[in-house]
Amino acid sequence: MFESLSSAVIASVAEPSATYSIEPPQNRWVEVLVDCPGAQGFYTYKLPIDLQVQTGDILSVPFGTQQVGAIAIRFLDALPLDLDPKQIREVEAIVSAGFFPSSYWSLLSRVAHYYHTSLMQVVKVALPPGLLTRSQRRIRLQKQTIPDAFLTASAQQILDVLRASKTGDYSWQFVQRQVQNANRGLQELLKRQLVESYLEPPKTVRPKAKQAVTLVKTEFLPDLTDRQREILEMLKRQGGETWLNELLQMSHTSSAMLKKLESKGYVVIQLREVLRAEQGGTTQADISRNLTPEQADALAQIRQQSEFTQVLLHGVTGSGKTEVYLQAIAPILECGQSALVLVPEIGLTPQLTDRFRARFGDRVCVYHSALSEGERYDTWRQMLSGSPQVAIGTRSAIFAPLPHLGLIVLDEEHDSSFKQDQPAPCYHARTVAQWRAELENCPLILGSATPSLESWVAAKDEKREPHPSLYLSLPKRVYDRPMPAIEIVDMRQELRDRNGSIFSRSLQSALRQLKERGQQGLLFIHRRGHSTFVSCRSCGYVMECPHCDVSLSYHHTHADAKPLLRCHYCNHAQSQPSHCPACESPYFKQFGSGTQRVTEELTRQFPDLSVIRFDSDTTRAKGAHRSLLTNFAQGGADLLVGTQMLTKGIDLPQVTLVGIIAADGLLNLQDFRASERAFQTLVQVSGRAGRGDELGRVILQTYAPEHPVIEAVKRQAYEPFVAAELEQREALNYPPYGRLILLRLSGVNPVAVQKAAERVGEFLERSFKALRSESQPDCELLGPAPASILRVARRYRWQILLKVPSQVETGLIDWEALRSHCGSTVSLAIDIDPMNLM
DNA sequence: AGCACGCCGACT
DNA sequence: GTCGGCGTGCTC
Repeated sequence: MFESLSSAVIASVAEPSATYSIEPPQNRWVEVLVDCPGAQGFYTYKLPIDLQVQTGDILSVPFGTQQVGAIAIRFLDALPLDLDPKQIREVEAIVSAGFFPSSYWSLLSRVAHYYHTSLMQVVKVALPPGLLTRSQRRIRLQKQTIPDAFLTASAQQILDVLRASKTGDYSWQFVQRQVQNANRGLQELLKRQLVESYLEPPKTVRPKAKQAVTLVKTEFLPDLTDRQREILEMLKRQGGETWLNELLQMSHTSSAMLKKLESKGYVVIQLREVLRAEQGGTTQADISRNLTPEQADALAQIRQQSEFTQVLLHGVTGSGKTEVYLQAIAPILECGQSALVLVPEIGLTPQLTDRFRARFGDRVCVYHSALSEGERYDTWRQMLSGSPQVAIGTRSAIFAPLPHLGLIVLDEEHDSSFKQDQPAPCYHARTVAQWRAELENCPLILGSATPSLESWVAAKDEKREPHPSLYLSLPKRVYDRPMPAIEIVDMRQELRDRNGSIFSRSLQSALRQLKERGQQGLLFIHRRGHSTFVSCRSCGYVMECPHCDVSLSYHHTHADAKPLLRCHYCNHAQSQPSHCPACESPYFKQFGSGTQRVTEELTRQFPDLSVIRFDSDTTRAKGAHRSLLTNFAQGGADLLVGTQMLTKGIDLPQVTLVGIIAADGLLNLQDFRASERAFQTLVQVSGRAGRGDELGRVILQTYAPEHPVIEAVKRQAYEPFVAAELEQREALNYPPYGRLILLRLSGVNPVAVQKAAERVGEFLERSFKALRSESQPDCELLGPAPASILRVARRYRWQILLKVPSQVETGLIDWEALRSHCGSTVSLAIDIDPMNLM
């Protein structure tokens, strides 16, 4: 049974520090976890005498025909009886030693168990990429000039492919994609010795080393030439030490010259490890700011916590949550511990990282998936070092290997990007953070202006077991700044009054005033997928993605670039035809109000206003977020026009006006969390206004002003909104009262996927019946149903939603048996506590 | 993931 | 009869 298997795994790895420190001199075998899908459980390997392996080390082992990554779990004194000694192979090499802090295994096992994935998959999201590597089969041309004898078509094609490259060397995987029936052709070529096939050993990420030159003799004796003396003086001015390549460049000399100086005993040249860490912009040092009474009170309560407590810091936009984090972290560092800060998307929050760097200097490291492999590797090692530091990162940074954690902060905890929904494990960083804080026995701060209902309920539950929770509120902005006034504009009325523009009269006049008063504004547009489709005005034909059941979105980055149609689901791109493919009509244009259309409309109606577009098109390049924001902050434009990105972490005091073009797209999504999300987004965007000395103003345009979400946003009334929302959730057994599990099935064959979904559905009905007879509370099955977008990237998708009362032990369901109902052509993703039901 | 093995349909 | 498709199962 699955349950017993997974608990065995947990039991075997849950004793971390004990096994970690034990030297294994007499243990001659090691059990490892192998990085190979479908290879569950442990595999036993012989340890070479000269290899000092410790548990937790990352290894390279032979597995089948290849070399794969593996992790040493435990040592054995004797071989299990059921293993034939002849089968046992030797560990090839240690790839990396000591990469896991001691408390780690229990955390990873808990994640694997809760999210129903293998431990190896969890290890892979936790570790920096590139450490678990496998060998690669490659083929290359033999150098001989025998003319080709008769060859089959596939063999000939392989030769052609290889000869087309300079090196005559390709990965076998690549060749297989290029040539039909490649296997047969390869056999033929190997037999005739026209090509050879070899395994390339795994290449792993290593510390980067660089030559450094160090001055070791400060007294310059007469045995030096003038030129040599000059170079030494230069080195001295650099503080007696610099990189070899920099010194060469500075002094226009050769490495032979430096070798000479080394032989004379003046300098030492040695390899030194360099950190490929991302460097922040130059920032001025920052000191603690004065706190409002509310901030001071919250800080005092946080500082009292020395053990695991879940703290909800509910502070309105502009109430100074970041300052509370900073001052909560400072004493943690002072006593030699580290802190972990999670943010939704690091690219969007350069301001936050800058502020941390300004306060804590180089004790801050940033970890997220946009870093290169090398940067992630180095940052990981730096975190492992154990020196007190602050790690700031996105979702996966919850696995940052900080050994002495004193505090975890999740900023904007309501944000859905903390939930991973693509590859397993579909974990929520907030949930993992709770476990981690519990294991490290340190406080966890969840910060938000619009807390998720989950965190709200947890914080308000004073009897929460087994650990206390704490609710802290910052109801006012800093410096007594008022909350912005929110004006709701009924766009139906605008139309009745003959205003056909996308800007209401109110917004128009506000935009006009902007320039006069020398202030800045934000325009928020909710745009996702279909709102910028391209269609024919004669016959109504809509351009759709050839691989997915969605319309293509229109993208136009620069005025001189060719417009592009792109699929937001599979990233397929194509150029826009000039005529309708269905009826040849030339009236074939884009529809909807994307950022771009709004920008165009702005320049038409307000030629004086300068605009910066801030969306996925204009921020694609590395560092584009930062440069666009900096430009705007320095007054480079009057208006920033953008999508969701505007809601996150933008703190610009000059912004007085926030315009929300159409809130309606947010309100009408088919998801039980639609209202919660719409409320959060609208409150967050509104909160960008009036963060400086000038009063802020928000103009919210909608076609449904009477919608409860709009009403709640207008009154900035979080609590009544949440109370009403919770009532509905409770009645329907939705989170935070009941748990959800989403099963997503997909495959290339639509019939196979549907059949599999039906089989899984029937299996679950039977399982639920069995649970009921064990007097467990009732579970509910919704579906199977086709996903709202049936086809994505040529795969058909069906889904099944399970509503499970929180007391039900989901381990009682046989998930492995469930998986077996899918067959080999249909893949199944188990999403525990899904955030995205589409 | 690869790579065997083994079982069926379309050909010399 | 064999060649060549790809479903199934194993790798310490």
